[in-house]
Amino acid sequence: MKVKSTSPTMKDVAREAGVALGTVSKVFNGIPVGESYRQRVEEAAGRLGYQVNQYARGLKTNKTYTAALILPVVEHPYFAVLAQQVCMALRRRNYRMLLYVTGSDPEAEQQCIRMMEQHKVDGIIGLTYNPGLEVDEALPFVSIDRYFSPSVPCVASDNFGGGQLAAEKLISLGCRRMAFLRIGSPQTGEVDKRGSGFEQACAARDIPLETLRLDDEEYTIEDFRPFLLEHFSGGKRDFDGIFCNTDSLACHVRDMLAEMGVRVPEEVQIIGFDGVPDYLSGRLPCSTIVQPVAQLAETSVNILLEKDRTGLPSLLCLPVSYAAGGTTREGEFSHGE
Amino acid sequence: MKVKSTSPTMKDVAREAGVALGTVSKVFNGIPVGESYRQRVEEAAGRLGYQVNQYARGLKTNKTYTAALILPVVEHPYFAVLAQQVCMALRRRNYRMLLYVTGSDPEAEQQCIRMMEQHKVDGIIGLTYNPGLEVDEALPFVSIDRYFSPSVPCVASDNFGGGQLAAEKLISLGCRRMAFLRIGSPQTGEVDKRGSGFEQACAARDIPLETLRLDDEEYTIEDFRPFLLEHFSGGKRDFDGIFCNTDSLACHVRDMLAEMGVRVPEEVQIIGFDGVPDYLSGRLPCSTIVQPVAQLAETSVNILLEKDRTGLPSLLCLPVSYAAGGTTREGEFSHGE
DNA sequence: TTGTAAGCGTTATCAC
DNA sequence: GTGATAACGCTTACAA
Repeated sequence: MKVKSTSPTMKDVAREAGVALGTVSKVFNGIPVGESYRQRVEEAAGRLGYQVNQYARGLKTNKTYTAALILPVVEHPYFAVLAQQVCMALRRRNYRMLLYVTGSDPEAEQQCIRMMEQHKVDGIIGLTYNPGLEVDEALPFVSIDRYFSPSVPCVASDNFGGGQLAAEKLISLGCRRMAFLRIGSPQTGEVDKRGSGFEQACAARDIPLETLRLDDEEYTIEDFRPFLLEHFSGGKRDFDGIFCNTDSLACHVRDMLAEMGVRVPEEVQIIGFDGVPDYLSGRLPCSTIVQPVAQLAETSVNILLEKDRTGLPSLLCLPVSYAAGGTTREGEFSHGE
Repeated sequence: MKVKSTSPTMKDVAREAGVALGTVSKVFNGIPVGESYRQRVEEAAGRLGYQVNQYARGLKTNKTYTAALILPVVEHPYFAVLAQQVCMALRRRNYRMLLYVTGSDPEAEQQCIRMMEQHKVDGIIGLTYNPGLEVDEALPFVSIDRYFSPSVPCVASDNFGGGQLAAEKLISLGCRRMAFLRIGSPQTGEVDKRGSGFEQACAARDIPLETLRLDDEEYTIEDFRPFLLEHFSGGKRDFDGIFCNTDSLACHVRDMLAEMGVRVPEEVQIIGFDGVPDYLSGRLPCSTIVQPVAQLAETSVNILLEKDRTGLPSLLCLPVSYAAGGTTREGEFSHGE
């Protein structure tokens, strides 16, 4: 005779309460049932320490109340806060979050998706780089920062607007000779619009602009050094305003310039993109266009969980804002020129 | 007549392949089966795009290949890298990770556990603060940084040793008047041993030591300011070595001292604890005792997934190391005194 | 209203 | 080696 070491089931509760199995189920699903029955069931359940087996329930209902979040990495502050916000947004809707970290590996991304399909998650929020990602049409998917096709909703920051905003800011801070620096995935995504917006705004104001775009598969941040040397060595100051496509790049550029004896923000002002404050100090790493991460998360979750999946937007851009963080000359313009 | 919009099942594959249901199951479980059968099954599965329903499988096998990670927050760099490392360690073992962020709320923590139990995760790794946390004895649980009882394994950094190491470092760097600053949960946990280790080492070397411990429920980092003012105002330099229980605190102390005109590391050297480099710059925020986060994660996962749960350690401490990060005077000792 | 029974997609135990 | 068949814990018609 085996001792039943497994947790109590509805059957146990039914026996303990002296009612039918179906009645127990009804109690736990809020389906009306005689008050005396309800009492007995609840008491029995309490006595046994019964908890619904969501796993079994899911098998029947085809709902697991679980969503997956696929991220290239979670150590990066932007992704860390994104993960946390998504987690919280999901929990508000009574969902659990399965987190996957792919290292931007297209193979891993696809594998992930397969696993999620097998685990019957109710939906996937993905920040992925695999251009040919295959995902079951029936499984709700929302993409962050990468547009796939009209049928898969993409939510992103207003990257284009952010680029424009950066240009306007730099211009209003007195910059007249611009550079745009970009490093990132060779895969072109929503985030590339940052550069487009910046270019557009510079062109509109007749501001000269030089641009350098590097793929992070071939190059590292160090590879910007020759460019900077070319334009800043020997007292040269070819640019007085630089827009970088991420805060990370902005910080490194600032440091490289400092090494070369260029003073930031006195001689050159720099704006980055992301706007996630350093968690330890609470300070922004640099002047920046800040992404509305919480809204990004909330919106993604809303779209993911939307029941009516017919009229979903194919691209939804959320407004960004500007924040000074030490690499621009706020309030000192008058000293400047 | 309803169209079957749901994904294909084993039954479908069996029909398509013209074999029995059991045979299909065997193929997908690597149980020997006639070669011709295997072929037909695999072809049929491919044709139908069949994928195992892990959810149904779990119901039967009582294994979900899912583990939960419970964290107070994931925005903090230390937790972010911990989450990522756990995620990766889990994946190496073919497990998925359910992430929960509790905001250190004891209520939320307990709720989490309940949900995880209902979702039939195979185990939980928890970094929690609720002292009376209840978790099903049958569900593997490993605690990080908090000791519960001999029956629940706790993995942590060697906090005591780290405290000692900090003291030794500061002493060897010339410090002779120490302070220990600590802010954190009123709940005492493994991390409090950092202070004990530091105290022990100072006492052993007859180094005078002053201590200030603040609960983060009542106080903020700002509340260290009066203490610092008392000891550093008006040219006073009561301490020349400060150990802080986190890097975050160390950074803030450094900044507050700077505001007061105290030069770090020239006049005062500071060591923190955690050692997670800033992701954007790759630099350590300060000189620090670095926790072996990857090993912490790997070890936790190993213990969690250990089949033989009889001889598990009740506390497992992993070695820490020291790393200079700008708030100490490495290699300049000779100039110092 | 309450109880009964047929699945949900698997796995596992048997006879064949 | 293969193929019915009975679970796993739950939901949900449907019958009582």
